[in-house]
Amino acid sequence: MSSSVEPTNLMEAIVSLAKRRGFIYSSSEIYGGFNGFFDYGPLGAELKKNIRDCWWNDMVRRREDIVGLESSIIMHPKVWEASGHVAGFTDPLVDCKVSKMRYRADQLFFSPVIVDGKIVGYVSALESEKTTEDLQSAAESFKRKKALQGTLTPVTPKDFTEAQEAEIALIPSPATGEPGSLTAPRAFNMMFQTNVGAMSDASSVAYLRPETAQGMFVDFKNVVDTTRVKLPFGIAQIGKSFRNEITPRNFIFRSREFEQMEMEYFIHEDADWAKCHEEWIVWCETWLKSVGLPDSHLSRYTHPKEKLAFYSRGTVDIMFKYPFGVQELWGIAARGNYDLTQHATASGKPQEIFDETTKKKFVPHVIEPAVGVDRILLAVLCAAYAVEDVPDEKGNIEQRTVLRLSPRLAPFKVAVLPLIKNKELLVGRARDLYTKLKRKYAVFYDDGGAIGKRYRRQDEAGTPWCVTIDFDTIEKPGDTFTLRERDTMQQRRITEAELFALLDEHVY
RNA sequence: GCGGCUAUAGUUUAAUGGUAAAACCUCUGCCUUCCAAGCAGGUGUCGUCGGUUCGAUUCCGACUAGCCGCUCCA
Repeated sequence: MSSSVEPTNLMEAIVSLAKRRGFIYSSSEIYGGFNGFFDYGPLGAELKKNIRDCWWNDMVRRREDIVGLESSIIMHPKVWEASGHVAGFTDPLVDCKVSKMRYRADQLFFSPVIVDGKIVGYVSALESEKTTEDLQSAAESFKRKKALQGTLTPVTPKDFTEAQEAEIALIPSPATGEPGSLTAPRAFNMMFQTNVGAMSDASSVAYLRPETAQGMFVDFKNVVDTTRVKLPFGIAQIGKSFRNEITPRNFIFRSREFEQMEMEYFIHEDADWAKCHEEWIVWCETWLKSVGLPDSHLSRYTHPKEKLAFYSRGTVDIMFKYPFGVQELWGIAARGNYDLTQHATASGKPQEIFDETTKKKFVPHVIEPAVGVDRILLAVLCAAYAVEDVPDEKGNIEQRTVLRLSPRLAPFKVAVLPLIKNKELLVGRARDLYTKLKRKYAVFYDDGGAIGKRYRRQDEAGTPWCVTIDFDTIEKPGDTFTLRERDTMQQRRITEAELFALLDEHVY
């Protein structure tokens, strides 16, 4: 039924629809746009709000063990020193001037080639399961090529961030195999800086938060002391974060200003963190399916142990199959007690909980599910977008573009349409119904053009239902309307009470 | 940031060294008894800045933005 669309064309079609129907515009468009920033139009704002509301309701309001928080975007600069972002939120990058390839310095390995105890040259290799073997065989062929005699010392892999200045000129580029083309690693901190107060000097530097998580850690004691929470419990937050990405890419997938939904779930230091971690992964997967992402597009990626940050015990990403590839959607990290410990040390304020049974104090450990609102929104749009071949009354095939958004997320839940607009009674009843529905739901009223055109317009906006006030409504007993379903295009008659019941069931 | 390609109406695309065209969308009016009907109208600083030229949307350069790759991640 759905016609197959090429991935890049599919992405272009979605971007085009998003613009045309008022979901997403590029930021500052009249000034030529601004790379990495986007605006959400009337429909996009509704869709995004619905994603936030669904998450907040399911994560906070419908649970007994999680409370909400809204911390400030600009926090004390010491927060980011303690969290490690000032020193560590960087990507050391190395360029090969000849091949124009770019490498992350910590993923590029090298070793001196030592023959009879003397360094005779260098070899390099990219990170893989067999980096050491690659380096070893490179060293052996190096020795062979130079026709050197003597004993080859086994290679000692070091990553490029450890390379001495003198060594950099001697290390061959993995692309060319020749030395002399690699640059020294350049650090690039992804935090946006600003100045607070009237003076703009070093003492006034502050950062736009690169993640919302630190707000939960910094306010941990406040929440514990003021809200009677007991372990295990979580603190959740939705808010904007900012990262000065080198290359924003793939529409809203990677942007410089984005919105996160994060939750820090604090558990006893002796609790079974692995079990808790798995439970949260399952929770997140279930949630994604509940907002309409198909199982077939979801997968898991478990970060290999050796690539984990030193404080992390395990990280699993829930991946989504976007048109441009399988990419990260939701990261669920077991962070141990690293963050609270860091803030306790940096602030001098203990971040501990008292265990009534053991009579001992301890720093709780944490499981962190972190997801981007914009990424969910993009995934939802991609999953919902479909172009169908539909026969018209003469049997000719024409195309119908439809967004199969879940009723929970759809910007408008229902459109109210008088069958024709030059009959006072139809319009009057339609306006009356519209006014009633509007008190509780996002509803759209449309009386322009032929009825079929209005149905299709709503299909593109993702509205799950249309109700049409027709002549049966005003002439026959029962006060019923035509209910037209977006996905099946089927129609049935429905009363006002039944319509409210239908919405109440599907929109929550 | 580096390399390649690109930029014309809200969208998708034409044409042209002499101030631009179509379809769809949108808006107004008429009409319309269930799947993008019809009729009549309305809506456009060729991404920005500079250069060549009598004259640039067209040729050249820079900038900005987009796509693809390197890279990154919520």
